[in-house]
Amino acid sequence: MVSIKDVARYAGVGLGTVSRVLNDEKGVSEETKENVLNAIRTLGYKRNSLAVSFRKKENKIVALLVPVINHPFFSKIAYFIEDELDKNGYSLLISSSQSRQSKEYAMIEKMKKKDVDGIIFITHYDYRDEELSKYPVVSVDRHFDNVPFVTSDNFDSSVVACEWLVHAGCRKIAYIGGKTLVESEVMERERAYREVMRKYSLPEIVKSEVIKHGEELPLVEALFRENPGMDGVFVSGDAMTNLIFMHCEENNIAIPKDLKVVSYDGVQIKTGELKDKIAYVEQPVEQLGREAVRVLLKKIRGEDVPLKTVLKAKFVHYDATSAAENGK
Amino acid sequence: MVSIKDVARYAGVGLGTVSRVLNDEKGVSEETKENVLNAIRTLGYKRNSLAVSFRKKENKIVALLVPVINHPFFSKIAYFIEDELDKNGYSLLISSSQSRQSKEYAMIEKMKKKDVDGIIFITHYDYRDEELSKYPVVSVDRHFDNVPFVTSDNFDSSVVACEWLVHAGCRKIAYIGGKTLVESEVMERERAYREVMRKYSLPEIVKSEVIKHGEELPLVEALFRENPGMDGVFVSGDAMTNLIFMHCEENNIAIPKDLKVVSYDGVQIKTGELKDKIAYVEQPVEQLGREAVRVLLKKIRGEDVPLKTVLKAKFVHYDATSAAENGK
DNA sequence: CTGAAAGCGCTTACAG
DNA sequence: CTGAAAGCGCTTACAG
Repeated sequence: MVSIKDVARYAGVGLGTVSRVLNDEKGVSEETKENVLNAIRTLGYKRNSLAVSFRKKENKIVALLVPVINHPFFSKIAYFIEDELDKNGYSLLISSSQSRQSKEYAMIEKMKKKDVDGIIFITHYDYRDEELSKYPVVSVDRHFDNVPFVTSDNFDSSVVACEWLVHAGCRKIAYIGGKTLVESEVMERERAYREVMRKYSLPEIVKSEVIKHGEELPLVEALFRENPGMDGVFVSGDAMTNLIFMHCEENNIAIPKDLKVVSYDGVQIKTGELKDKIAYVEQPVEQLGREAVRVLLKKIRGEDVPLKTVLKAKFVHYDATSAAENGK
Repeated sequence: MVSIKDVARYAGVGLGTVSRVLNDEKGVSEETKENVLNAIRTLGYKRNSLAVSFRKKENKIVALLVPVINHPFFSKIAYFIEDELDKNGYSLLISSSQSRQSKEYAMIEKMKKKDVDGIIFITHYDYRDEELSKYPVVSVDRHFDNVPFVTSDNFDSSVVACEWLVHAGCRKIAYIGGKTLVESEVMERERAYREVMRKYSLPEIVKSEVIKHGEELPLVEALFRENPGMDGVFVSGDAMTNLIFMHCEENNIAIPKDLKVVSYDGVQIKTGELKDKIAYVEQPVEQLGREAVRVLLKKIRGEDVPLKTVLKAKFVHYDATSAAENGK
């Protein structure tokens, strides 16, 4: 393999000069630069990035920590995160931590050792680590340990969604969603739900537990079993929404006639066949992903970043008035 | 940061000895080993993997190249690939190449430069590269350039699926699926379809074009527009199947009464609400992923690997007899 | 079984 | 603007 040494010899310059050209540093005369570039070309020199990483203590790799990559929201945001990183010369390492909790901790160790330059968390990370915020980490939709995070306006959007259910004529509205172990922006959805129910003096029916992705079914079944006559439901997450669709099909519950559904996510829903029959809060997934990357890269460069970045979500719904009529 | 040097000094041994202990090489007396281990512990030494990668020219990173990660089949197989790699001490880099074709080529360059130790392809890779098979690469469901690949038995399973449609009473059966640019095992599905149609003297209706993921809709619409009276369809890929469901809903085509659907993939279908109304070939996704990793790691270690690894797919269907009755 | 030394391919002060 | 040299933290023959 041809190294920087060979290039220097061929061009008749010092090692440092070649390095400077390679790194596009200023302070190299146009002439020698051309000379070096020419040597690089004729010799077919390829920079050894392993050596560069070693010296610079940076890998140009960012890790994404999700519970499971095999999930519509996570894989979609992963797509945009990777794209944004790629544009900035970084690669994306993905780790699904649900299979083994220790993977989160292991990844943090890797970051501290500079094996990865930074981490984007979309997990229920639960290790207390006061100094974590000093490292290049950013979190999506959850906040912990003073780590900067980006999120959609969970509370406000949820209020809109729940009010819509009320105006559509629902009187027995439930909330269902997975619970996170740490303070999470996702919990704002439940808080908004409760607030709206209280405002309209409607009963608060909450089905919310700490569960793993892929294990939502029992919760959904319990919801229906325990709440006959339920006419509206605010669902946190598409995975659960799809299970609700299944349940309704099997039990001849007509959507939206018997039950009105509002889903928070709208990632998978869009291509589903019930698209005109449910309403949903659509997360700005692409923006969330790209913004998370931007914040992280800033932190990697040592720049200041805001603790909280909030992006607007969009409420998508069918005609509430006719829905109310149908519902009666 | 405490280095191997500090450990050596503290333990009163040479650098090489510490290195040998770290790498668990034999030829170190139990006594000095304990001594070194103790020094490592008290000094809190952490191995600098960037330095190790640099010296050994291996990164313990494998790249996965998919068209888009945001797709049920790809993200599911990615999950298992990551899990299997993790078990073997490797991390997973994911790159969605559909956003920019050059990303595939760039990743191959990275592999050749040892930035990643190997690549798993699940793409329509189309760069001719005769010597690619000399590198640690493996492909899933596509074969090219003598690169080893793992796949499910596309042809046999598709024959079973198509015959089932015939026995269920369908007489105007179509095939629809994306076309790949290179020889792909996926194309075997179409070949099997054609063979079965010929066997039963049924018309061959094929809707197959080179399209991007996410752009399947026009193809689906054309299929229905051009083939009124179609009573059966063999679909390659769940993304398209879901679009067919949508179309049927919107146009009041009852599944399976008016149209019988068999989908090849069965990844997303399982949780859908039509689960008892369509049949599908279920790919052994987990095994495909894990096997791809095993083959790749063997190649990385320089061992011989088979060019082709075939795994059995499963045909899942409802009662074809009653289906035939309903269909008439 | 173990130590001293060379070297991997870069970057980075330091002089000039 | 540019070169010579030191050094990053390891691994790997080479001696012994």
